[in-house]
Amino acid sequence: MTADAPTQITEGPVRRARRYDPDRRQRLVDAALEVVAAHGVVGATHRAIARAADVPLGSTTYHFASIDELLAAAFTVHAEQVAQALEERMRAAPDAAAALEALAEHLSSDLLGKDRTLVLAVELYVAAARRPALRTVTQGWMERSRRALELHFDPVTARELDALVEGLVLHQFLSTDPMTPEQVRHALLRITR
Amino acid sequence: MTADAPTQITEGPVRRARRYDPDRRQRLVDAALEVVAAHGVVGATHRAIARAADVPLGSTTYHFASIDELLAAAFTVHAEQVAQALEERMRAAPDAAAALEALAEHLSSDLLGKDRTLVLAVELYVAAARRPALRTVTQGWMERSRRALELHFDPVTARELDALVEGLVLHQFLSTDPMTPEQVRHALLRITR
Amino acid sequence: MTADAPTQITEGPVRRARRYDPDRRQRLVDAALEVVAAHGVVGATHRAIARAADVPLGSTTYHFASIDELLAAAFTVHAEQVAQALEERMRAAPDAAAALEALAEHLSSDLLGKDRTLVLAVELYVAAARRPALRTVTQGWMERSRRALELHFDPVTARELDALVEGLVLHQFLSTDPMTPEQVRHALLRITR
Amino acid sequence: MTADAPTQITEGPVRRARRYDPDRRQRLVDAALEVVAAHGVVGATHRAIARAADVPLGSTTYHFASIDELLAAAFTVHAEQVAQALEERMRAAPDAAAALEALAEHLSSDLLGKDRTLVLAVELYVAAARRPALRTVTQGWMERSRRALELHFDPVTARELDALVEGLVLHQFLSTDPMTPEQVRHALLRITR
DNA sequence: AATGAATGAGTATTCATTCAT
DNA sequence: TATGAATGAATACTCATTCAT
Repeated sequence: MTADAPTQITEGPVRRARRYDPDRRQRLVDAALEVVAAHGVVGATHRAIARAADVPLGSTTYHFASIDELLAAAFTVHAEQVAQALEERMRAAPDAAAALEALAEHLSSDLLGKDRTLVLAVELYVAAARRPALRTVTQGWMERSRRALELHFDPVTARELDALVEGLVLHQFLSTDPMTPEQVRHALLRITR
Repeated sequence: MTADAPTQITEGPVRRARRYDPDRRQRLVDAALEVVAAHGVVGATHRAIARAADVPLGSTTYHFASIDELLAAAFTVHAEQVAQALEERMRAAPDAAAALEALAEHLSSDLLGKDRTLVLAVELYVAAARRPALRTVTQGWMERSRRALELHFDPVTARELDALVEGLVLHQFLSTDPMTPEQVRHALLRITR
Repeated sequence: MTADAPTQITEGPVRRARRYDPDRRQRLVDAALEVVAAHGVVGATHRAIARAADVPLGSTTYHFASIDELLAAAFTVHAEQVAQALEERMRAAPDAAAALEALAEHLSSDLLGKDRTLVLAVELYVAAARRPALRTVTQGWMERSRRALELHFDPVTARELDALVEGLVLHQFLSTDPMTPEQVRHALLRITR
Repeated sequence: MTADAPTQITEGPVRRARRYDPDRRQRLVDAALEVVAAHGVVGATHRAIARAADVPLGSTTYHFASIDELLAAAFTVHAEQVAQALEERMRAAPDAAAALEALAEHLSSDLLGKDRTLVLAVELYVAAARRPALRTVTQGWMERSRRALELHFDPVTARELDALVEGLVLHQFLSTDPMTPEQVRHALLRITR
């Protein structure tokens, strides 16, 4: 038995042993996303995130100077995953028509289809409204999405598609009667033709 | 009179005399909208609203059972004003082409043009995400907007326009490089033709 | 149409017409007891009582100078009803043996049997602990009960019976496994023999 | 250093330096009991307890998730002390007669004799009426007392004694004319013989 | 380097009582 | 006489952040 796994001799509060824990930072980021998805940015407190990451409270402020910094890190990870998914779809599309289909698929599968992703997107939109640290994230995401769309569409169209995508996300989120994938596809087609 | 019952000789903290104050309730609603526009829903606390309305703290909870009820009342007022503006524009339009122009004008002038309105719309979107009391408001608004658009467009188009409008609002809000009225008009035209 | 029954012409908050209402005071007292029985003394607020009595809020402070005064009036009514029930049972008993049976019956039927009465008794005990206005009530009740018991028992026994009765009430209230009427009777018998 | 970063030259409000303070939790429990004894459960607010323990307000909610949890912890400590005192007396008694005397002594010395203990007992009875978190404490206490009495008495008698004890405590508390130890002893004797 | 305790500012909400009408 | 609005003090609780260990 090594010192890393101390035995619990006397009773008392359980003392989690985690002396060597290299990717704790990453674990905090993941946990933050989970908490935001479940309880919104307002529910993303140090305590809640620490609990979700199974990490001591002090650890959150040790690795991130402020809660905004932690949220920015978390949303950056999320935005990059989504942006990358879109980029891959765009790169794989042989022409504009295929790209349009790929975008519809991206929306339906990556954004709207998964509650988690949908919620995270909207939470990010909202939070960015008031937190400068998050504006950087939304702007980077927007920029990257636009670049990906410009692989197949002219800048004006790319921008309009991007706005429509955001609108559809919001719509899906707020509506009691969400659009079907086919309706989503139809809306996108209209913009491009 | 003994020392035990001190007389109030010098004036103390300012004592606002305002026992009779009809339409204080309305003033609270207005103040709530101002506070939300300025500091977001997260900044819309009882204290901030009471200060903005120049009423004592207890007055806010006297007139509204909870902060959500107050916010719902405030957003309802706002949503009704915007919805009514759209309805009037739609009713005044002689045909679909004119309606489209009127919608573009609505977006540019009523929604995107005024910072306050833009901010309030986005704050409402966001807040509704987590507060059931506000979902009613967004749904009512969405419904009413769609009905107005259906005066000139078929339901599918009306819905797509509505989603695009929401996307454009969000886009405008988050973007560093907002669309011009002409660009907005162009996007709307594409959906309908 | 007389002025006493105003018609509701314009819409607005419902305006209950109750200009002539002689026993409103009594209604408040009854309502206070109901509220205490249902929500405890801590739940007996002006608002709650006014609502239960279907009387305007201001009416509670108009008829009673303070909430303690209202509670005292209410508990007095209650205590007098219970004390009178005991007196009647004692007066009807021909001898000590019958009195004992009557006391057991009083306990089981009047005090322990009805949730409402049991709760009110305990709430009164508790509230009297800290509110001088209510001490008068408990002391009067205790005194009167003792006098009634002394119709058949010597003062020492009367007092012991009274204490046991209080203990049994409390016991019944706190216990998960309350005594049966037979067990109650057995306990009382022991004191007297 | 510029005027923008003002130095703190004069001392301001007293700044208690007590960052390291083990057994603060215990101190809070003790303080809670003192406050309850002095001002009742209704007076046992976070503020009052924090003041009594000489700790900042936030400390109370750091150590106890709710006021009920704090009260439960405090009453548990108290109940265990009293129950243990009774157990010791019962274990030390050679026979039932001696046990009876020991119980009388317990009542007169431990329960009724000390104002603090008497008040705490009654406050607990009362508070348990409405707070589930405290029911556990009263039930545990009741159970333990009964077990102790059953060392010398049959279950029926033990229960009756227990009820009488509670009644005597309440009686003592509410009465203007409390029983003497001799009277208490007399009442207990009657139950057992 | 890591952490649990500490804390002060703030939050929504309650409520007895006052008072203009 | 009666009342609904008004209000200030208080309550339980939250939480980002600091800091002694």
